[in-house]
Amino acid sequence: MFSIGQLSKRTGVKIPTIRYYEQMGLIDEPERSEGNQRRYTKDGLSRLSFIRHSRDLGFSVEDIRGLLDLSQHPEKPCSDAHSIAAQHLQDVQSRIAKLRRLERELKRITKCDAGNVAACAVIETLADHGLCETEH
Amino acid sequence: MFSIGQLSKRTGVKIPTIRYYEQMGLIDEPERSEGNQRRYTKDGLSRLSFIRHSRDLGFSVEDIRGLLDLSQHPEKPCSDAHSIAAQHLQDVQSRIAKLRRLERELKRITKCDAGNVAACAVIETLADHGLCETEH
DNA sequence: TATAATTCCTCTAGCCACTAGAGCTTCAAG
DNA sequence: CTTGAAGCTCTAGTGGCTAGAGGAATTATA
Repeated sequence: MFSIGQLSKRTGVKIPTIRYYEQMGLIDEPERSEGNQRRYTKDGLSRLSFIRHSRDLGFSVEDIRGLLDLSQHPEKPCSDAHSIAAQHLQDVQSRIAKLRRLERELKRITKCDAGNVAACAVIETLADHGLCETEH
Repeated sequence: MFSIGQLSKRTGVKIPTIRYYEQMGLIDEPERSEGNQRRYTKDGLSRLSFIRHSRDLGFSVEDIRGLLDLSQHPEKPCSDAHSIAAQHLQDVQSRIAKLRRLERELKRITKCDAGNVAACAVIETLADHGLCETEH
């Protein structure tokens, strides 16, 4: 049996976040001590680790809900899990693409070495979209 | 003089967002019509365009506050604007780096073509961080 | 000019995934 | 038995909007 603090240390999930996940229904309400403190089992630990790892990989809480549900039903088709992950991969890739466009534009405008704001490319570019090289 | 709707169309900023910016102090409170509706000038238009463009480039509202302030003081050193933009560029780059790590991991795990969840690499990997190739 | 359609107003609440803090209770070590 | 750490619940705040209610003003059409 682990206290919430021990669970937190073992999984790297902060205590208020654990309680938040419980509220959101991602983890079951654990048993309580006589004094009403949460007491977790190994099952609770591995479920929370799963969640932690999924969050690290950027899955949303809703996605995780689905993935957890799948993990409880080993006979279901793998394609369900696959499509959640593939969709997420697409999201990540489109975010990367967008950020790379930003990066290019920011690199360009930060090259400016004017003396004061009056001639500064940063300010000028922001004031006038027409000065941009690419769309964003 | 523009109504808020006209301003919205010309800048591409949604109406509630314009009112939100006003509340946040990014744009001045405009004059009002007799019937209490907002009436904007060309100055209001260009200030909002500046904000829109800065948001498109991913600057935070706080950054924009600083950039707007600089743009009103053309005699200030360009380096102030430069450092806001350079810091933002760094943020963007580190976000890209992080997303690329995610992308690699997600690509790897979505390659799985098992039949059911019991053998699915997606679920397996989420349950056990040890199966990951890289840190994240 | 009357009416209908559209736009605008303020205010409150919701989104995501937490995080912080107040004020209190319980637990574990010495 | 005391003390200090750790736990409890509850509320509110973060960023950057977005949605909706309920009403007033403006504009377009008949």
